[in-house]
Amino acid sequence: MRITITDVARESGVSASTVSRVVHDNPRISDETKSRVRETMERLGYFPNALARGLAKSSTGNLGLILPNSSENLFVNPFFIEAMRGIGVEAQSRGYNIMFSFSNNEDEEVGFIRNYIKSRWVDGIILLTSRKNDRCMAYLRKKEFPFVVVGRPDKADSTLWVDNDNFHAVYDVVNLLIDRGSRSMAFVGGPEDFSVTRDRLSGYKQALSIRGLKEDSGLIGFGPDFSESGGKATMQALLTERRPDAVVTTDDYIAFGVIDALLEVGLDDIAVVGFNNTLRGRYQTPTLTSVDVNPAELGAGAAALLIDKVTRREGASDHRIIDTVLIERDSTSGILLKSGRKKPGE
Amino acid sequence: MRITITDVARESGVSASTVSRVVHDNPRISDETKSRVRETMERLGYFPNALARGLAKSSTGNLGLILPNSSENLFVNPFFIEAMRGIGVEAQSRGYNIMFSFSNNEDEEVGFIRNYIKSRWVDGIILLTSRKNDRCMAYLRKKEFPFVVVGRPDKADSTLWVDNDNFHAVYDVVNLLIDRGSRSMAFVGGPEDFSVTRDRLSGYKQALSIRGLKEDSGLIGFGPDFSESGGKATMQALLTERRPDAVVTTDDYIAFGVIDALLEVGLDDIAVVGFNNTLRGRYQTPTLTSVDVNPAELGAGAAALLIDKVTRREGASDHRIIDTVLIERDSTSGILLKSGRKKPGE
DNA sequence: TTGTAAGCGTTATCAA
DNA sequence: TTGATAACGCTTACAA
Repeated sequence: MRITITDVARESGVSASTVSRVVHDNPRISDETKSRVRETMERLGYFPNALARGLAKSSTGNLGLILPNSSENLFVNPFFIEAMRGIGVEAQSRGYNIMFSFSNNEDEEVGFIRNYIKSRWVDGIILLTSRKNDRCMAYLRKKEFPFVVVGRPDKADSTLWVDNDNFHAVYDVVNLLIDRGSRSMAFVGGPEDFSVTRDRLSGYKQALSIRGLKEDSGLIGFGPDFSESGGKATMQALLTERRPDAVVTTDDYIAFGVIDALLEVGLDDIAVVGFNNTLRGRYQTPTLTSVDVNPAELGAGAAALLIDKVTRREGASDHRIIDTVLIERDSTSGILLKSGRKKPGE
Repeated sequence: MRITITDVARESGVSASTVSRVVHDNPRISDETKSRVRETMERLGYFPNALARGLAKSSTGNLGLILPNSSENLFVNPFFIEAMRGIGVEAQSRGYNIMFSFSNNEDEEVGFIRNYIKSRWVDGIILLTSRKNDRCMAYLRKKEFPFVVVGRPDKADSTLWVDNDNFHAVYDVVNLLIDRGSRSMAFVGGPEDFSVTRDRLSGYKQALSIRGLKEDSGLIGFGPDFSESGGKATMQALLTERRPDAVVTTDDYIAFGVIDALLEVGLDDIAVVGFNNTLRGRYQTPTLTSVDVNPAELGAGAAALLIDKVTRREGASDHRIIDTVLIERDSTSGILLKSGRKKPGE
């Protein structure tokens, strides 16, 4: 038989409400009673039933995690498991559970969200990608249900979000490449309607301008997605008109495609930079210089923000910026070599 | 205001219990009533409260997933995210939710399990690794709580499990290498007390014996873990006594270490085989031949078995074997080249 | 400082 | 075929 609050109450000669108050450490219960009740709880091995509690308080202590449509790329990318870990660890440390679901498309995502909300399983929802005109966000806003998104939303009013400073990350990369001798740098991004693409493009443009280099739209390209093939095609198109000495991309997979395109026309001394510090970038030849976006911190930040919100913490802020780290590897050593400097190690 | 079952009852002129029966499609409710109630539910946007339902039925429709102590290796390994996806998709398709937690050590794992069980959040638990004398399993058995483990448990009595046929997988690998000309094949495994290590070792021995090759304990080594450094050290020790022409390992990371050790002494034509088909193996040089253990299927199988169990399905079996796939790449082309055959592509 | 009692939204048992 | 009614286990006014 399971031990309920009533058992504890009877056994320690108080009412169920008193036991409930002891469990919540209500200050209006005498220390004497508290210790007596606690002793009984201990002895009986009492543990509150989360469902009953949730029903009574209409809040569960669970958060729902929506993983995006599983284009293969995503699961090959350590970003997601790392972000999940960050979310999980933060949630656990604050007594929250995480429920997750994998979806194949936006419809399914909305379906899961709907289900989470209406069945009352969760107190809040974490979205792991920020798209433009995201139907998930639209739905959540309509329902006025607490949620947080990883990636800056296009319409940020009162929306919780966590992101890197993408502008600055690229700004720094571009400056570094200029320091290393680049004079004709290309930018190959993912789809232009992702805020992450636009933010990174701004960093690129701003840095060029500050350093007195002319912006050249012929050196700027956007792929149809974040894939290798997309990156390759975009680079090939770009190469028909220009010969850059460096390429900044917005994703390692795009960078892999870019490198492919470069090698195919015999260009093996162009600096290339990716994003997300993928495992493949670490081991393929040449190893790829990449910006680590710190996915675990992004996840943890998202969970923290959302929990603050659903617990109505005072002074809870509405967003958080996570630092990036530039990891230099061989793919940016080409220019270095030409300018006579030492090739950096890993 | 939330719509409850009572609202629907009042609105359609029946009792709450009738509505409940309609929701569960109870055959003893007239079609006429059913359609009328359904219409009201639709109109009002009724959705059952999962907490209330769980409380009344004492079952939740949730499963708990325990991710093992996060030695870095694990998250670099696509195994886990793929297994999670398999679990998630299977669970979703059967109306179950998954809660997960990340733990740093066995104590924490047991703590999470305890919490899941006692708080009654979940109906069953999925363990993502099978260790010998696992305290999680011991605890779950003691509590008689439904669970399934990915990996064959050492004590299988009435325990649900899903695994590959590790014996056969290695048996096939060894046969292939012998066909390709190997006459002195080493085995480098992880810790010997993992059933996966022992099963794979048996496959190795059996295949050698069938093909008339002598088993040589000097060619067999076990690392302290599943890491690259462990694999390297083990191989180095082995190399002081023997010069194999092929090495079968039980993990890609072990294989990476083995290759390192081989290259350091100038051996670049030894065939090496790994397990888990990691991304790194696909892109490093040389690309690594590896056995894909099909983690998504392992996960899906685990979820299916557990759900069958908690729903008391008739004829539910207690284990499931998932096929492996051998993926040949460059690391097994050395012997091939020597024997004059064509080097296989990716 | 503590107890009583109503309520959270379902399901299940027993009657009708 | 349907309805009352009592659980399920906890929280929270409101009283005392």
